[in-house]
Amino acid sequence: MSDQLSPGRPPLLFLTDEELRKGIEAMFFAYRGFTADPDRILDQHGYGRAHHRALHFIHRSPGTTVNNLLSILGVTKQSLNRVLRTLIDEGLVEARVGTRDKRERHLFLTASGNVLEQELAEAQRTRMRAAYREAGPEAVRGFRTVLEAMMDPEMRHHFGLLKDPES
Amino acid sequence: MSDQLSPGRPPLLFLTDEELRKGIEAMFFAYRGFTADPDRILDQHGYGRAHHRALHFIHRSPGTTVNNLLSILGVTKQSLNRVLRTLIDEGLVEARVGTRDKRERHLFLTASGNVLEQELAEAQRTRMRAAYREAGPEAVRGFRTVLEAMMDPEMRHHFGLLKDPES
DNA sequence: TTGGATAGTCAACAAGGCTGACATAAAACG
DNA sequence: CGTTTTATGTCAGCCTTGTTGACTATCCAA
Repeated sequence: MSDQLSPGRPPLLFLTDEELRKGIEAMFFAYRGFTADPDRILDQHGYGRAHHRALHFIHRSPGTTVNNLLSILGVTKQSLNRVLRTLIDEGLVEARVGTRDKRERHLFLTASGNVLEQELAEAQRTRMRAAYREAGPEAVRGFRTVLEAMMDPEMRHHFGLLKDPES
Repeated sequence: MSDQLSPGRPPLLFLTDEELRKGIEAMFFAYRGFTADPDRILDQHGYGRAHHRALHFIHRSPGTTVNNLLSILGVTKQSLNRVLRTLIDEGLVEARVGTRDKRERHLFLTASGNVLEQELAEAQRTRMRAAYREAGPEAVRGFRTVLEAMMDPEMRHHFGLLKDPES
């Protein structure tokens, strides 16, 4: 469909449809590995991936608002609310009414929320660490570079640059 | 939890928890981008990601059996069957009863199945191509190296080495 | 030839997406 | 001050795609 061989210029063999197909499948299989370990832990606790995502980003940005989380996760408020509700009801997350703007809820992990988040994060880090170590620092730089180029621009904005808690 | 600074040896700064966290979030955001374009197309046709995966791997290995597809996709046969059923009923996939073993169904894309598969694949390749081009060949090598190291060993086996059709 | 393994199908349930409608409270604005 | 907008929550209902369990058809080996 779109292989290109530009005469005179470098052949760009890494852009052939076949190479792209391998990249696509690599993403698919790797993502499965990436989520496999947390999935097992979540299952034991009766949670799902959606809970993991919420715990992760609340841990990363304590005090973040529901709206902020929504735009990071890219789901509807109804969908997030269901997950957040169980996490709050079961005491893993605390939602404090904003002091400046009382419409907002600022989200924090409780002690037990932190325990689970750490368990999940450490499982995921362990796999990532093994992969990084095996691949080496140069490959890791390339990995990050390609991933960032693959994000939607809006997500690239969220990446590494999150809104902070209540001032 | 596990940052390491080994005195005398290189500092391994790419293995700090903070670097690992960035890698984890990069995977999350990039995977969203990776699936965004096909998702839009699938939506127009009334299909989901599961249909895309089936079309992709049947395209890649024409004549593959349901069982083979099962082990690649890592879902239950009941889950795959539902998706396969709609694709067969709507004429995108053909299932031929095996000649040697009549229990087996060998799967092929029909003409219209091929059309949709190509549309999906081209959309995904376009994003991947842009990311590859932006990142450059060396980064792409690193990307692939880390992804392969992140897969479960069994998936690494499926990757680049698929079973063939009915001999 | 029969019993166990293998391939696939059907039914029913659960998680977690989605839309739409609606409620409330607070902020912002004219 | 009154109106509008914003932030959040909730109810109801739908869809996709995962799951388990039960079942049928076929093959193969004892």
